[in-house]
Amino acid sequence: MSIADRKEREKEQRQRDIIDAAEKLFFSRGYDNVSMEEIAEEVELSKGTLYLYFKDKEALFFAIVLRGARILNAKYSECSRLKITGLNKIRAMGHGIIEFSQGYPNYFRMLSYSGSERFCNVDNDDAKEILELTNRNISLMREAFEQGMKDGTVRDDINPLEMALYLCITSLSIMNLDPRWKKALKAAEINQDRFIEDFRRFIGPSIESSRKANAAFSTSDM
Amino acid sequence: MSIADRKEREKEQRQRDIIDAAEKLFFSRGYDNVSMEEIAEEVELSKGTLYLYFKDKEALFFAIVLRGARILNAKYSECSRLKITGLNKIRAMGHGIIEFSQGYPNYFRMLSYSGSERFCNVDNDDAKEILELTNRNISLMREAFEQGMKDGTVRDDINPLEMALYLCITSLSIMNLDPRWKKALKAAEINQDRFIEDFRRFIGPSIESSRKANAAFSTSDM
DNA sequence: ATCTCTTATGACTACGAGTCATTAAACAAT
DNA sequence: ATTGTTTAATGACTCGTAGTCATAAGAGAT
Repeated sequence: MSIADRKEREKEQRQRDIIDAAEKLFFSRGYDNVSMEEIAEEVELSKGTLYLYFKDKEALFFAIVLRGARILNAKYSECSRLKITGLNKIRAMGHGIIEFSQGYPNYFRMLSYSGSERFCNVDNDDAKEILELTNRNISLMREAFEQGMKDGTVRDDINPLEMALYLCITSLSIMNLDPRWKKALKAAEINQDRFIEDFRRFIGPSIESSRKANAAFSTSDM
Repeated sequence: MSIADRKEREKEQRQRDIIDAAEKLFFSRGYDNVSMEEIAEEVELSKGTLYLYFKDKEALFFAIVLRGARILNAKYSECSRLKITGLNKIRAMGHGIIEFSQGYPNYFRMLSYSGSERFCNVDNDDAKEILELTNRNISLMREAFEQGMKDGTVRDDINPLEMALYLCITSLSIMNLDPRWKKALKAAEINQDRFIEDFRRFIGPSIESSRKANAAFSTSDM
C-alpha cells in the first residue's frame, strides 16, 4: 500500500515539476513562443514523457491557469467572509483583484488569455474547474451586492447578478489592457496604477446607493 | 502610363480578392483553424502567390481587421459631428459601438482578437493604421467628454481622456464577452442584448453630471 | 521573333505538435 | 539472486502548416 502511495506522490511531484517548468517558460516568453521540446528540456525529461502527464499543450496551459484561478478565488472568498457592509465587501473584492493582478501579473495575464478566442474549443477537467471557480467568484460578488442592497449601501435598481458581472468584467478589462490601450495610456502619460486607482473613483457612482439624492436627475433612460 | 495604371488596379483587385477569401474563411472557422493553403484554394491561387501580396498570415489577418477598424471609426466620426450635447454624443457613440458589434460581429470579434496576447509582437503597416484609428476614436470620445463638461451634462471631476478610455475599454469588454462569461449569462438566463442595454443604465451614473445632487454622498474615496 | 520584366507556381525546408514501438527501471514472485 | 511483470520514459517518427525559392509562364517592349 505504502509503495503505491509513494508512487502516487512521485507522480504528482513529476506533474508539478512539469507545470513549474512550463510556467517559467510561458511566463517569460508567452505560450505561443514556447515549444513542448523546450519545456521537456527545462524539466529534464523527453517530450514524449510530457504527454504521459498532460493530454496536450493546452492541457498543460490550463493547469497553470488553474493555479492562478485558485489564488484569485481564495482572495474573493476572504473578502466575502469579512464582517462589513455590502458596499465595502465589493470595494474589498475590487481591491483583491488589484492585488492579484499586481502580485501575480503572469497568472493574471494567462487567466485572461485563457478566455480568448484562441482557447474557445478547449474542454478539459482543469478548464471545467476554472469555469467553476469563475462562477463561484461571480456568486460571491452577487451576494455582496444583495447584502449591499439590503443594508442600503448599494443601488437597488439593477439585478445584483448583472451588476456583479459588470463589475467583474469591466475590472478585469481595465487591469489587463491590451497593448493598444497601453500605448494610448503611455502617450497620455498616465501611469497604469494611477489609471486603475482612478477607475474605482469612476465606477463608484454606478454602484453606490444614491437614488434619493439623485432622483431629480433620473438616469434610468441612459 | 495607362498600362501601368491598369496593372496597379489589377494588383489591388487581387489583393482585395485574397482578403475577401481569407475573411470568409476566418469568419466562419477562426484564424487559427484556417491554413494559408485553404485560403489559396478559396481564391484560386497558389499558396506562394499569397506571399507576394502579404508578408505573412498575420499581415493578412490585420488587413481584415483594418477593414473593421475603419468602419468603427467612421461611426465614431459620424457621432462626433452631431450637433447635440456632450452627454448625448457619448450616448450616440455608445450606441455606435453596439451597432457595430451587432452589424459586423465578425469584424468586431477579430478586432478584439487582434488586441490579444496572440498578436502582441506584430508590427506591420496595417497594425499601425489600426492603432492610429483607435487613437482617433479615443480622441473623439475625449472631445465629447470635454464638451459635456463644458455644457454641464457630464461629471467634471475626472480627466476626460481617462473617462474616454474607461468607457471605450469597458464597453468593448461588455460587448465581446469571453466564452466563460457568456456561459455565466446563459446559466442566469440573461439575454445578451438585454445585458448590453442594461450596461448603459449601469454605467450612466459614472458619466452623467450629478455632483450637486450627489454632494452629500461623496464617492471620491471609493 | 526575341528579349525582359513581372507574376505565378508548387516542390521544398523548417519546425513544432502529438504518437508509438522500443527500452529501461522498478517491483513482485519464487 | 533470478526471472517475470508492470509501469515509466524515450526519441525517432508522422503529420500538418508557415514560409521560401528556383523555375515557368506570360505580358509587354524592341
